[in-house]
Amino acid sequence: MVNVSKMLNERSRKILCAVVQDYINFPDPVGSRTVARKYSLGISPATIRNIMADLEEMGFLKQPHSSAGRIPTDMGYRFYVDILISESGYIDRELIQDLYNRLEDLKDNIDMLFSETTKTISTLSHYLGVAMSPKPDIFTIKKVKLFQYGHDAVVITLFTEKGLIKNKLVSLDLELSQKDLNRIAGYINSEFAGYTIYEIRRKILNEMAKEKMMWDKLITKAMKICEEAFFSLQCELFISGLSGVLELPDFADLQKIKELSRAIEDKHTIIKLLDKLSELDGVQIIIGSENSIEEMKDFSVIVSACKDENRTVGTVGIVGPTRMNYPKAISIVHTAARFISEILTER
Amino acid sequence: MVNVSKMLNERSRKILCAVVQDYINFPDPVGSRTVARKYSLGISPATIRNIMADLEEMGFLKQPHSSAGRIPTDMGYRFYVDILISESGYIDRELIQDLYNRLEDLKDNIDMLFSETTKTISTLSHYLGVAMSPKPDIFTIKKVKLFQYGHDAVVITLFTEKGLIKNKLVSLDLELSQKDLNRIAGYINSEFAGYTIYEIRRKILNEMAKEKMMWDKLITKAMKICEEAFFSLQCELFISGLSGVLELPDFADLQKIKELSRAIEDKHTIIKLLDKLSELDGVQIIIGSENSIEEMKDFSVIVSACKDENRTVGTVGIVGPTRMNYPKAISIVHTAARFISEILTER
DNA sequence: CTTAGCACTCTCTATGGTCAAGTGCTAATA
DNA sequence: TATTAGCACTTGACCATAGAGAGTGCTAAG
Repeated sequence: MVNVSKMLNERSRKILCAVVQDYINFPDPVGSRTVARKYSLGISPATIRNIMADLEEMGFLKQPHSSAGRIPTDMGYRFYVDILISESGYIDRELIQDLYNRLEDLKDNIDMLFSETTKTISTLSHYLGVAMSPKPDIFTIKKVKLFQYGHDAVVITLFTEKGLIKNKLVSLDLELSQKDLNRIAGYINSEFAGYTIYEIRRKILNEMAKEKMMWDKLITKAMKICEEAFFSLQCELFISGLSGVLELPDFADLQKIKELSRAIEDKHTIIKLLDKLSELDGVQIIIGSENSIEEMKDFSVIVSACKDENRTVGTVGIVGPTRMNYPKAISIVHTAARFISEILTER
Repeated sequence: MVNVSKMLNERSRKILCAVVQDYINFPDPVGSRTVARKYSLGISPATIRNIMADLEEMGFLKQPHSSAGRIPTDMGYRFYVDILISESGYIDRELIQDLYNRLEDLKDNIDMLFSETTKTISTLSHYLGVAMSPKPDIFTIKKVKLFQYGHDAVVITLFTEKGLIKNKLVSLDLELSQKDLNRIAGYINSEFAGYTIYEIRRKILNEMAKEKMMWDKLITKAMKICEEAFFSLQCELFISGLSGVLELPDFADLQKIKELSRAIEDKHTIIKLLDKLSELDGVQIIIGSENSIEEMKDFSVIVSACKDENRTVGTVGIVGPTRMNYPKAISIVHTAARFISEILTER
């Protein structure tokens, strides 16, 4: 983050923020007269015009056409947001409380924690709510159980520390008695309990490479079963609130809507984006063209990972137009992430 | 279905179908001249005009404005579709083959059968693909397993005949040893194996009412566990292809898009709709205002249940504008439903 | 009953004029 | 020197008008 005070003096900064704020509240280009009238800065429209021209030259503002007011560029929003979070007095306590009350109800229903949080976020913000359940990779295995299924398949049931349970049907090319299966399960439990799935997969690969020849058949089978079962575990992505977003004036034209719907339909790309952002701490903000995803260059994304100690146990966020109520969106994402972190840490 | 030949003579019918077909191909009102030129019926535009006026009076056609060509009403589409399916020579073998090839790849991955089918349907039809997994209710229980989880919770694992496996964590207000759990599981298996979850729930409720007092504690617990586990099983709804649909000229105006997005966001309503339609055999077609859901009165829905004998094992469908390529859409839905039926019957 | 001919209706597009908002520039001012 | 008032200028939004094009309904003739 650049030291902004070096770039702009106090007055310019105030005017820039006034323009951004006004534009966020009312989706029309902001003129010098409006700034002078609404934001008592004690200077005339003419002076403001001069400064706004400077701000435009520096790339913070732009004009839709030569006789309109100014609107912020992505860089202008960025400046505004950086100031915002450095001030940190922007949090709306009432909003947070409201959000917390709504989320409170989800505590018992961990299955639907992410899907319902997504809905809550979207209704409260009027933007798109997104959430991603954690990759099961990061969970610690408590134990596994194995059962015969039919004559050539095995069901592996994974119990994790955090109360997540997963089944996986694995087809084998040979028959194993339930007794064999119990022995295999015993072996897996003794070796792997207490490790995360991610660690286990590493271990398996290592072992396989190291002492390939020395295993007995049973262990080979155990490894195969684990590898198949663990490999297929996926995270889930939830997106909610499209119809609400379409009511915003920012989506009055068809092109924007198409872009957005293309963007959210390509879930794989979004998962990758959220994944990358989840590695960082705190609320991440990506404004318009800062986004590397082509379809999202007209939108802003606010994301926060949910952390249990330093493991990511989920991701929540908001997607909306660049003309977004950033203070509100940031507060919501921050709060929801903290809430989910708490829920998933308690147990 | 009314006997259409009573209502319209051969020539009127041909003209009506010509208008519908032409409008489906090119989204502009169809004039008498166009019909005369493209569809060699051997009559002049003037005659066609007269007949079209009659068809309008009968409610099959309408004019966007008094000097435009005609477009079909929902009733017009209905007439066309009824004729279509009575002729049944409308099926595009090549399309079906293509679809079958694409679906073929999904055979191994039953987890993603419905989600992937939805995508395939939408890319092929250019409309919205929808699919609903069966309510787990209808599956036959093979066996259940119970495990302690922590000190006051139980994991129940359901194995069904069709290879569906479900876990459910049930919190209890008392502690049970694994030995107790095994006894309970044994009881459940002996009583319920071979029944569908739906039947079991009925049985439980009956039993509870009948001989409330006579049970020992263990059985009461068994009932409680089953009831909790079985109650929460839900079907899943998949929808795909929104961004593709937005490219259609029918969605050039914002209002339609909003309606559609509201409609598909209210998953509960759609599930109810599909559920109702799944009771019927064969491909169901709902055209515009025939739909009881307010938000969907501007769209058409083509749905078919996937059946295994007479149980519904899933539902697939297409949602699109009333100006839909019905032959194509019907063929796709019909084929996809048959495919899924086959997959889920085999095992 | 069918058809040719024609007047009529309606949308669509282009055109031009006015209005309001807001700018940039210049000259006056503190 | 920095600020401000004043003013000419630009531009999009809005509206009315006019002409072209498409298609109709009606009438009269075949």
